[in-house]
Amino acid sequence: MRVVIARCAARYTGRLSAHLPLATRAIMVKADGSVLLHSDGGSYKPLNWMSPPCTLRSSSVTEEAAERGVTEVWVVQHDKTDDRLEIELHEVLSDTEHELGVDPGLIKDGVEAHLQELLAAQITILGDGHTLVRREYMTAIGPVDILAKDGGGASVAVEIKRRGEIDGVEQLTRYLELMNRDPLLAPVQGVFAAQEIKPQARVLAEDRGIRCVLLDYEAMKGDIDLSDRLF
Amino acid sequence: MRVVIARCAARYTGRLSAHLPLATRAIMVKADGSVLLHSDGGSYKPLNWMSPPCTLRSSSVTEEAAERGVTEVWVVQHDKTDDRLEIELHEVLSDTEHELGVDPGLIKDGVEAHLQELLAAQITILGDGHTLVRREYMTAIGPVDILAKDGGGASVAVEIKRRGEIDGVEQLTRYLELMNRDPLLAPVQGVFAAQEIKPQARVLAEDRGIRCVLLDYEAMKGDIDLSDRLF
DNA sequence: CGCTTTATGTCGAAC
DNA sequence: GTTCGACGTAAAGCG
Repeated sequence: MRVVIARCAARYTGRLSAHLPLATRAIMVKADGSVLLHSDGGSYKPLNWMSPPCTLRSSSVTEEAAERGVTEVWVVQHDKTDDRLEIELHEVLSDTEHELGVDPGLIKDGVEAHLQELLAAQITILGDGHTLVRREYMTAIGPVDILAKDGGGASVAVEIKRRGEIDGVEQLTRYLELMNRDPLLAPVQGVFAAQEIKPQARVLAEDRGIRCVLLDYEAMKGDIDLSDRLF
Repeated sequence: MRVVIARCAARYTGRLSAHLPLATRAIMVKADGSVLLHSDGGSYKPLNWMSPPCTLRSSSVTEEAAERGVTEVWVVQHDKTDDRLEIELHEVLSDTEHELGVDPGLIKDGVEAHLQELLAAQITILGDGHTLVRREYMTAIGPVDILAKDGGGASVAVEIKRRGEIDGVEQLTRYLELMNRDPLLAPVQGVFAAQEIKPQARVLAEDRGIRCVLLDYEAMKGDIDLSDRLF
């Protein structure tokens, strides 16, 4: 990875045309040739960039550009599309390069999938007598996270989120509406299960007769680890 | 902006829990306190990050951590949520800081809105005798980019894209279907206008009786500049 | 300030 | 390879 701190201007053409006026920025050139132009604020999104696969070439500085103070021109051309990023370097304040090697990448621990797995394995969290029918129960509009039956044999549809917000309740509502039209399933009780449920989401869910269940991820994981150890 | 190249591991908790195993990475600390952890590949998105407003604190290294080779621990805590990023530094290979100043930011030239503006101002690009009815003509399912009338007074609905692909044709098709049910508008002719039209999109559009018009952005802009100069 | 729509979205998984 | 939906979506526009 090469990191250049420089006064620079840039121009991008591709899905849109845009330009960056002259200012001091951090330019990151990754091993795969991709380029990121960062300012000293804002979000994780660069001001301008080129995604791989792409090729960086140093282009000649025209006389006109040299007069404007340009010392170097980089052209980053995407290999498959006509996206192109041109960077005019006016003054390089720092230019360093480091060997980083391959990154093992981010490992997500608490995703919905894992919560689903844990809840499926401990379905009685929903209440005594509950039994799992199946995970990812398919409906015409998508899969319901968990389909279960309560102690009395009635269907229970569970929507799982890490953070329970209104859109999760809406999603479950759509599933319930559809499933309750199926005489083999109806009546279907809705359960909104999450590690954290926003007050607005809770109000909406309960207003619609959907039960809210808070999931304790650490406790659930601990129980599984414990049962693993017992077997 | 501070750029640190270091062997490090990280852990994020917030909307999800995730961790990064030990590896060499580039750590960017921006003036507003936000932190980006970049690997030497992938896209502009960091492996892990903390968005502003947030605060970076150096935390004490526990004895246990020191034994694992940790020399420094950074805790980046979001100021408004419970999002938190912890970075364990094992070996700092480089640590530099530069004053970048405020960035003027990216200026976009060729967005769809601008194309719409230009086409509205030069509506005869669609053909002699065409007149503009209005931009952003509202329908029940959303706004049509441009509604015009042709030389014979028949309605023309225009969908504008920078790059014309199939989903744009689908979008226009939905509008046309709806508008053709309105006796005050029908019959409505569809025009798919874009700087670039993908072959598949062109075939689909023409199969549905939708006319394709290529827009020359530079020429359109030039004409406006020219007319500006004349007035 | 909260809500909606857009994005050079990116990313991963199913088909 | 393409399409689809989720995302720590983020960011801009608007009432």
